[in-house]
Amino acid sequence: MVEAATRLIERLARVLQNDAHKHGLKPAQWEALRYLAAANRFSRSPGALTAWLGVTKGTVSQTLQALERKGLIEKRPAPGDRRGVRLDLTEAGDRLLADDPMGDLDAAVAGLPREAREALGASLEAVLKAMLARRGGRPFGACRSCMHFRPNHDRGAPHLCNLLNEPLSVEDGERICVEQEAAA
Amino acid sequence: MVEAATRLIERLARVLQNDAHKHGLKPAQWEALRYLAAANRFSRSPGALTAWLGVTKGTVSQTLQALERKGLIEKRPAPGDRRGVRLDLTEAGDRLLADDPMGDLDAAVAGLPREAREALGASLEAVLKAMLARRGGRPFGACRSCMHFRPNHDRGAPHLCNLLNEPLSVEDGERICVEQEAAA
DNA sequence: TCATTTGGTATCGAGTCGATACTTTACGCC
DNA sequence: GGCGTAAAGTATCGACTCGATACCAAATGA
Repeated sequence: MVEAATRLIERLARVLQNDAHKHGLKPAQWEALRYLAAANRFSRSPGALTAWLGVTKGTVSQTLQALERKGLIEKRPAPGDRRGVRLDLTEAGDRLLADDPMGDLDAAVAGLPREAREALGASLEAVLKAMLARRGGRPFGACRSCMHFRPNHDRGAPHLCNLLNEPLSVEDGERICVEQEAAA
Repeated sequence: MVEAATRLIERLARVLQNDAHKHGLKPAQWEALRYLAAANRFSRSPGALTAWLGVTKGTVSQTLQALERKGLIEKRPAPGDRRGVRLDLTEAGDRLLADDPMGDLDAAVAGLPREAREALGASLEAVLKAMLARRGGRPFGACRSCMHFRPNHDRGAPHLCNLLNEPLSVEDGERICVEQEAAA
């Protein structure tokens, strides 16, 4: 037999994918847009997006071309590596995200009582971690919760990334990072 | 700000979709296969699958053609309606389902403590119900929990469907039904 | 009986996705 | 410095999804 929760997750995933056709975008395009809005500057690259989505880089390249054609993102050379590309949302991309179809899910989740919401988060985190471990995917947590994060570093910038040796703003600390490695 | 659980569901959905490329099938094909394995005989039609997946009937028609080409399902005329098609898994389809990539999710869910698992199910059910209500999707519950379900009817068959006036086996009662309408 | 609804299929265009091949740049090691 | 290899992206192919539209045949019903 199959766990009831398993079936529910499966069905919910399908419903979500159906909703993700708003405004003429595809599910994968919405996911890319959301990622770019939430990732820090070291992680707004095709490569990082590839790892986040878990698809091949060829696929990501095409999705990014589609988003660029629609004027929702911009590509520019990455500072410090002439092979790389730095991705940024345009104004239009930012505006479109206000109508993210995922907002409906968020509203539904917000409708749960507080303890249920917290328990849901904890259980989902455990399940996701197990799934990622099984396949060797990166966790992609917030910069702030990373072992390379040095808070209150106080040398011109609030914080510091000890891996890349880069200054971090307070806002940076909240963003998603490809390099994130859970603190001990 | 966005609920933590919302981000987790979003990510989990993506991971699941990535896993669903096993054995050369596509995510949609696995979903169709699973549905056909779990649906009762009144619900194993292209139309019911269309409602379940929430896509257009043209899309479903193509997915079913792909599954038929691969020898995983069979189409036969529906009894009682010469327009309709009755879908059934073949032996090969049944065997393939034993290696359902969704099994990994189920294992992860099964790894949770019992209360967490139950709380997870309850919360997800509430969220899913809210999402379906917003868009007018069918609930698709188990036959047994339907307002048309008449248990222990004892006229040659264990139970009865009062809507279609059809006898139901014990096993039928556990299966998914398109017509399901939650009991009062 | 005849219009309408219902169950499915056919076809088109845009996009996803894995696979493979390719280009350019970076990097490690003598 | 030079060379081989790794890494970041792009290009292209084929199978498939998906919405949209058009279509056909059987059921329904006024």
